[in-house]
Amino acid sequence: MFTRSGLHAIRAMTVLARLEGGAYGGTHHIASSGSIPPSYVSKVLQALVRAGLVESHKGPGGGFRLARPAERITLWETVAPFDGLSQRGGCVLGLSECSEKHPCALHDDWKDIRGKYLETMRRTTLAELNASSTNSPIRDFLTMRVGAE
Amino acid sequence: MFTRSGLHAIRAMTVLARLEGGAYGGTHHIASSGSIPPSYVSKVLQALVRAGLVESHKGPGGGFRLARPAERITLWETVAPFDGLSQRGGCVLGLSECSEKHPCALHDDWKDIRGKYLETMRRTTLAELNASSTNSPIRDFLTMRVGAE
DNA sequence: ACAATACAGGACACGGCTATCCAGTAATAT
DNA sequence: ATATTACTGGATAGCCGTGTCCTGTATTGT
Repeated sequence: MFTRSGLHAIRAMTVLARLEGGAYGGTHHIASSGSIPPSYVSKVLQALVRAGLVESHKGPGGGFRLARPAERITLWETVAPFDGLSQRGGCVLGLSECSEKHPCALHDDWKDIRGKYLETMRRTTLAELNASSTNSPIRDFLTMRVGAE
Repeated sequence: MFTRSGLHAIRAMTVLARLEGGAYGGTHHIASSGSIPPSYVSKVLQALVRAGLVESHKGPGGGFRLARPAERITLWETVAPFDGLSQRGGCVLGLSECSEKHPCALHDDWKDIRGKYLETMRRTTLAELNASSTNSPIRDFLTMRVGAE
């Protein structure tokens, strides 16, 4: 459902969410803690900076940190810069003419499915992702390669 | 949500579903009636043949026809050969360790969303897609280019 | 047999996502 | 000032999905 970059972004953001006191995390730390390809992590973070979710700082002691508290950053915002395709609305069947008054055969079913998806994405915050207990899979997720899926 | 090939497959199958008396439809007819790139339609149909949903016949008067009545072919089966990625199960976050006993933070929400999606895909048949009234968008869908989306 | 029809399938081009690598630039500490 | 640290951004390569084109092969009708 998510692109690889989207998953990388979630991992990177949860890593940053665990930093305390406005400290910056460098690309090396984010890559290893989040199991993101080291030479790709900067691309992901640059996109998150452009999206206004992350602040960057150059020089020694610099790196990246969340632009807002983890409680106020949603999953939706995190994957938005990467999942442009799957996130845009419109008819499931690609019908430009499909609307409430002119519904396609799947319109109502899809409206329901998409609504639930959006609701979950917009409700879940980075803080909630990190709140899982130490032994839960979400903890493993943070230190797992994406490849397996 | 669907890949382009998946949409092409739905279009092609609804065209075939409108043929009567076990007649074969050729690639030219399917391409123009379904607004599928003429030189790509054979690829889509070959995949549907391999999936056992469509029968092919060579020579004059040959072409393609549904292997089963349209009432017994689901949307799920139709897009399955093309949407391998989005259709596979597993954790949304790519967690191999995620399970009922070890749920990730999104496990229950995702189970709900995916369940609704699967239910719709497995319930809706080609016959239902074609059953829409003449003026409904689903009619336009059959003669519309995919590009716009 | 022969010619025409029409699917089967391989070769190839193109674009986007993923990923790698390297030069440039800003900030820190000495 | 200078060297070091570390983000910024461009160039590049591989893969996959999409799409085009061409040859081969099976079927039909004469």
